Amino acid sequence: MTANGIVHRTNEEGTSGASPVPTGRHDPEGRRRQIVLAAAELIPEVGLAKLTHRLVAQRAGVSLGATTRYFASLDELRSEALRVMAEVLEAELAATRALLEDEGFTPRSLTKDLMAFLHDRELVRIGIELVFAANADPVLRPLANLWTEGLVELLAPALGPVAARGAALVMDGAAMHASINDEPLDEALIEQILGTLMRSGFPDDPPE
Amino acid sequence: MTANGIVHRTNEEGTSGASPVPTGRHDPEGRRRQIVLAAAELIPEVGLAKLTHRLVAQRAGVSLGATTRYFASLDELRSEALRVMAEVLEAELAATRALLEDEGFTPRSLTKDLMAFLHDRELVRIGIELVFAANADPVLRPLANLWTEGLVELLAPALGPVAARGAALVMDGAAMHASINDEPLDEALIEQILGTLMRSGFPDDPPE
DNA sequence: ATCAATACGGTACATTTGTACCATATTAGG
DNA sequence: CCTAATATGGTACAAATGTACCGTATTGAT
Repeated sequence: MTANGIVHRTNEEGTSGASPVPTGRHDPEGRRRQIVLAAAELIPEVGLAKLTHRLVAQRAGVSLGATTRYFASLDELRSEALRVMAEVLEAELAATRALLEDEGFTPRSLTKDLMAFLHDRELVRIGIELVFAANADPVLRPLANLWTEGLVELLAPALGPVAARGAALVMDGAAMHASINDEPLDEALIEQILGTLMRSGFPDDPPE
Repeated sequence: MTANGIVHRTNEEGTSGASPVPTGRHDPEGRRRQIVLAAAELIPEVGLAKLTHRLVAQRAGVSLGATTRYFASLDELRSEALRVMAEVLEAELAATRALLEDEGFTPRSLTKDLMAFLHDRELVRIGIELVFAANADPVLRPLANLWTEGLVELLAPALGPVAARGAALVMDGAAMHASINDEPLDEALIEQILGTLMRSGFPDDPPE
């Protein structure tokens, strides 16, 4: 579910449409964004370690110089790309919220949503690469924490803080597993685990 | 608990004692191992991306040439270092097994052991870096899976497959969290979560 | 239409890094 | 004690990469 993939733009002169700059040339803002999007698309593919100016330039369809003028350093370009990636996860989180509010906070609905997430290689890689980045640079920790903490906040009102954290941890673990295995964990298995956590009545868990 | 830290050797001429080669020179086997250990010590510190021949040579107290002669490529050196790191985790797993068999498979004992793990920055980093490596190179996937799968195998006989997998996922998630936060999650919280999973009687879970 | 301002593309350079090499030091055997 | 074999350490080189620069093309204003 949820059409993702950062952006999916053509390689030639992306900004088409009714923008103030028609041809695509001389559009600093759009060009900068174009480069960031290329980087955000590339990181889940090749990993943070192999992200270079030249690779980004090639993917974005711009010259090497363009990738250096708009960003003080490669670190800055990386950071902005990671921010875009985090936004993708936040959008996914919003979709999850909508689905749960529609279908209810049941093990079935949560599992179904998680499985869709786990089957999307790019989304899983986005989450993992964010954790990598946060390990290499503590400044990026908030970005990496967005997904998990957002999940806890989403689930806590319905499940209570303990079950919410437990479910979030399980989902994180399942994502990590999916990132280093060809197939995600079995759906029925995950549903049983999440079901156990969600149905538990913790002493300090608010009933609703 | 468990004195870890890869090896903790001095920088000057590590191999002391009653080995066949007293001074430390002309000892290819020991020298090779010395280099691998330095790399295994370095990876959790600086991350896989910043591991270079020169950095390893400096830490091991050997020349640059030594790091290239004993390993066909940097990849090979990295792989062997990762294998050592995986062995450290396996040793930790064995310690966990011993503790659980002694104290029983209770939420309390499992949580206590997990908290000790989470408070050990190096151990946590080892686990995370192994996952990084497996993401970059599928050949290394088995190494990264050792910890989680070993945990499942350890817990399954006592808890059944579902609870075992659930607990392992929670522990993985907690490790990921610890790697990008100053403090691990609250101990009481984790114990409640693990307790819920461990006390659940799943329909298909063997009673013992 | 002309021109100043600015974005652009390609090149160049310094640094880092993986890898190969060679002279020297050290060891073991005769 | 002498010598051949081998380990060692420092150097050298090629490729990759981050970054700076410069001439050119494009744009909007006059």
